[in-house]
Amino acid sequence: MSNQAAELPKAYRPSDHEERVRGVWEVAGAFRADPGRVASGERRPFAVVIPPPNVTARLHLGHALNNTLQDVLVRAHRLMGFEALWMPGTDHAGIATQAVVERRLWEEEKKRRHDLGREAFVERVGAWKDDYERQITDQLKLMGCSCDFGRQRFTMDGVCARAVREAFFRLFRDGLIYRGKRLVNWDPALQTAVADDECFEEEVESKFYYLRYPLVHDRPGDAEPVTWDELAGRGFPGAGEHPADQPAWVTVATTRPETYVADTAVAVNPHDPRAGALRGLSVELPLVGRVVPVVEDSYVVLPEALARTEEEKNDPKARFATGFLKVTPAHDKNDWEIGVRHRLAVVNMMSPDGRVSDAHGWTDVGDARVFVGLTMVEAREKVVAEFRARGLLEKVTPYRQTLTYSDRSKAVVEPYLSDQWYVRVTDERLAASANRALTPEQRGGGVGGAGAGGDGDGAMTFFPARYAKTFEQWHAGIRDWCISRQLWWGHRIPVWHRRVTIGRGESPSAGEIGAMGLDRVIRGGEAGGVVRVRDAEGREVPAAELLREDAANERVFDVYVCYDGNDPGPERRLEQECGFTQDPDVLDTWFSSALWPMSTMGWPDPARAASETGDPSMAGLLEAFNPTSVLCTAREIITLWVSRMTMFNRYLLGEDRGAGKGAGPVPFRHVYIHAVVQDGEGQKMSKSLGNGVDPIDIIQTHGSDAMRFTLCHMATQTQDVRMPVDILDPFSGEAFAPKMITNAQGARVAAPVQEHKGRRMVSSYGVASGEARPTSEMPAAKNTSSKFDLGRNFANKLWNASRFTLSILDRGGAEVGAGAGGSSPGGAALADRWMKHRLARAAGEIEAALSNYEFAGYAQSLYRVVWDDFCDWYLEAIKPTVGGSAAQRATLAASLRSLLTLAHPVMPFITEVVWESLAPRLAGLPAVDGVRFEGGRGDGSPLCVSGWPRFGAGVMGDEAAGREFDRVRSLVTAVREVRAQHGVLPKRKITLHAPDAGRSVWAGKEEIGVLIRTLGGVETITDQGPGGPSVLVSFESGEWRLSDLADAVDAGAEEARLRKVVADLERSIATLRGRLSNPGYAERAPASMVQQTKDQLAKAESEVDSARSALKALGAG
RNA sequence: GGGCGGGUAGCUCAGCGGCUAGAGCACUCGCUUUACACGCGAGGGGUCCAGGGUUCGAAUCCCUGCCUGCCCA
Repeated sequence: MSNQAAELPKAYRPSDHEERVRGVWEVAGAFRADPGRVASGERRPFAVVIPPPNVTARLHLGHALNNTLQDVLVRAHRLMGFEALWMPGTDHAGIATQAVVERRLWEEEKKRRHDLGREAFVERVGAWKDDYERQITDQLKLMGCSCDFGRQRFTMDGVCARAVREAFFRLFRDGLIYRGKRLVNWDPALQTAVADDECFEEEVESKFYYLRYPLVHDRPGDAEPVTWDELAGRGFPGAGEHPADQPAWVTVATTRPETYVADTAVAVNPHDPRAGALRGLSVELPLVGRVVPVVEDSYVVLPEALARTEEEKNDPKARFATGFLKVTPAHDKNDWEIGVRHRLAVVNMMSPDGRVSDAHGWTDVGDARVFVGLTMVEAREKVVAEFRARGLLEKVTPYRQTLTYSDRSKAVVEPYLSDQWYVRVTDERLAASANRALTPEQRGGGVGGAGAGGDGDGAMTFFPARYAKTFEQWHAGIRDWCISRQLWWGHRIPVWHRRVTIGRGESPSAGEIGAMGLDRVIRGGEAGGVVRVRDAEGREVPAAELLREDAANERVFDVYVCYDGNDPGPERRLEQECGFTQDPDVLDTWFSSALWPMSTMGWPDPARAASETGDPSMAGLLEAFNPTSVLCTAREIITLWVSRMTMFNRYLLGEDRGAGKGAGPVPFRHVYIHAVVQDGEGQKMSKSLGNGVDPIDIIQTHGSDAMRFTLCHMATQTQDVRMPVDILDPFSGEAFAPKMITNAQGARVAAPVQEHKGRRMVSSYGVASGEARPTSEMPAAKNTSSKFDLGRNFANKLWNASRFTLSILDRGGAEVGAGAGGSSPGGAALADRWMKHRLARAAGEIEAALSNYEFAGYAQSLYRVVWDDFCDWYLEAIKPTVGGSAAQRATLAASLRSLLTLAHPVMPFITEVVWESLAPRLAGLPAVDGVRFEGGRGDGSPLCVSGWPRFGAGVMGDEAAGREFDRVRSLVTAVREVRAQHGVLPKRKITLHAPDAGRSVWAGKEEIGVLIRTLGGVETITDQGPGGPSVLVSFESGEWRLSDLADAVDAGAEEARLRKVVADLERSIATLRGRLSNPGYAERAPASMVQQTKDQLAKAESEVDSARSALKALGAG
């Protein structure tokens, strides 16, 4: 391999190197984490589990950000000598993936999943998963992610599946998983319950229907109508206006009249003046004939006319309200709550496919049979018609209503009563345990957790800290977690069920229960199984009830059996011999994700996982790396995932490690919440808006390092990342800002057809919305963002600085004595001391930024030290001397190595490439005082494991070098200012006149003089006054002047320049004087502050004097 | 409805008690200065959302209002 710097091309071309560098890392096994080195105490662990991307689709820019930040942390810690584990993997994403595959199946084959059958369909989804898992892994590799790819897991693979079985079993055994009837969001199209986060809301034009319900006395066997006369007698306001002998009614307002058949009450606000008169009365539902009570509940909105406060009056519903609310507990969340409060009956009137049905918990159908079989929409019309026909429809008014839709099917979601499995997360050992995990400083309510410093209570910290509040409040108001999903793709719920009737000779008898093998389980003799029993009313009863032989009555039970899954035998027997069936549902995806920091490391049985995967090191993973170091994720994930991982880790590992259930280790010590990537309009990037940028496109055009650096640079603590999206012209390859329009939904999007340089193309929005079809003349254009130029330019800068450095190292040169190479105190050249000082400072800033998860701060510090310090000043400063000084070349090399290392976490490819050339050249150079690299894996290592720069106290504390070099920089800047203002060409040889003996001695010192001449483009520095025309250099006090700027000084330019200098100085003098003349300032401000102000004023006054006299000398002052 | 952010240069953002308020991009001027035009040097550009308060001193802390985004109900 030739490392001749001359052969490196002028510009950094990422595609020339990235693939090869990935190979270098792989061959070196650089990302392989060894739990043995942790167990032996050789290295400290640093572990991160990837938030597993969904196998639904390829990675987007949000993933790119998320994974870049993780990689920065992992690579930095690996460089620092930690045993770094980054656990990769993917998530099966139940509903999302199933929906994608179902849609494709329909589009391509016009088949539904039922046409294939469960097994064949799951196979299809599995094939999809294989495809996307591979693509995602490839993408991660292209991004340079240093995951331990050999350990890749999938939430449904064998290792993870065992964890799911074990977790479910333990929670079921401990009574923390139960079956409950609850209202769920029901998607009638997919016929499944969907989670809140799988829904979206939309406002639609709707109507309020006003239905009259006849008031009755609920007499056993008969309902006696209430007349208006009687109502008037009870003090019902306005009752007297109705015919006295006619039946009275109340009017309910509803947007869903079709559900009236499932009403089980009418509610009135207790503050409503009519409430008292209705107390004890009922209403009779027309057609159905059901008599339901009038109840009082303050949830009911008072009509506008009765509102007591402004707030009540302003309730948008007040305008539509009648004060009477039909209560349908089975079909409305709020009604469900009212039903719970008043112990109301629950009637379900809908079948799973969204039709009116009397087969799902509705027995008193009566004349309402006319509605059965209709869809909900048809039923609404029919109900309205029937009420109208009976004179019971008072009116209909238009109303804008918010409806909830299913994300996947776009169907209107129905609140639906259904049997579901729940995790009792409200248990103290789960939700409360999660909150106890918070570090005491981040806990609200003055509840200081003890035990900080350990792995359990108080061991978890959020960055930024404010998110701890989100976490804590979530658990304070948490509700039990519905974990069953009516899907085929996922972990099948490991519960076997059979309804048994016991007694009166029915089968099975208690003896037969014994024959099933369940008696031992029930009696606790078989540890691997648990039986739960519910009676006909759904109440849980002791399982031993099944074994009672002497039952006098026939008893019906639902029997649920769960095994730990270690032996499939008993389950098979239940199915094949005992008539049990496995629950058809699957678990919520988050159930398996919640186990991720455990399951990926082999829990519950690492040794078994090790033998099954053929990877012996798996046996030690869990012990070495859980708790992990940090979880990097986005805001909304706090409630969905962080919470659940915390609860499960603490509960399950708590049991294993003897700390107690719920008192176990936290899954991660730190939780870092990062920003969300938005488009230039502050909208979420989404497929349908066509405003997404594909990370792989950016890697192709700008390189992986450039993308990573840019994302890192944007990752600030408070702001979401706003990224204006440009369009990549497929003809010219140039990026341009698209013409934007507002679409029908009110989103700002790129116009479907774009024009650039006279050619037309289709934007991503055009393609996504179908509003424009790409053709060969008018092709589709990809999205990009000019933001990424920042990273590309920076990578190129680092590349060229490296090229230049390498060429200097190759040229070498004869020693040219002390001279500029080393004439300062301590023997080292000023520029070298300064550069090391800056490096030490930058390394300190970077370490601090990373330990606080301030990624933008890291990127900025890096950018400054590379570009400003190293390139603009150091490299320029040493040009004349470095050829003659091996010591300076050594410092140069050590500086570049430091920069490569500091940059490596965010720009792994380019730094590794340069390192290949730099490393062999280090051997022949002298040691550099105060700079060493620690934590590396020795000579010949790739950069990614070559150690981290550490600077000695002498370098860190070398403030003198900082001050002196800064003085040179000030003078040089002043000289350059004059040159620019006077249009002096770079090659023009100019002369700097130092003002007096003292300063000329400074500027005349060999080393300083070289710097000033080199950096300022000065030919000669002299303490002689100018013989010919000259101009003032504004530097400290005294007459620094420049001559030989031109054949004649441009008096006009000089006057303009000086006037500006004077004006600027006068402004600052006014500010400083004002501050000093404030009497409170001198008295109360710190003395050093006051002195600093005085010094600044003196300096400014001195400089303004020089400038004024120069103006006067020009004849203009 | 509850909670959490943000409003600083044309754009994207730093700064979060004291430098004459900064960076990158964009803009202006000059430059084939042999590492880099994905560059070098110089420059223009800001009543730091509005109003009140605390302070010797506020972009920065507190209060109120306006606008805007997100999370949870």
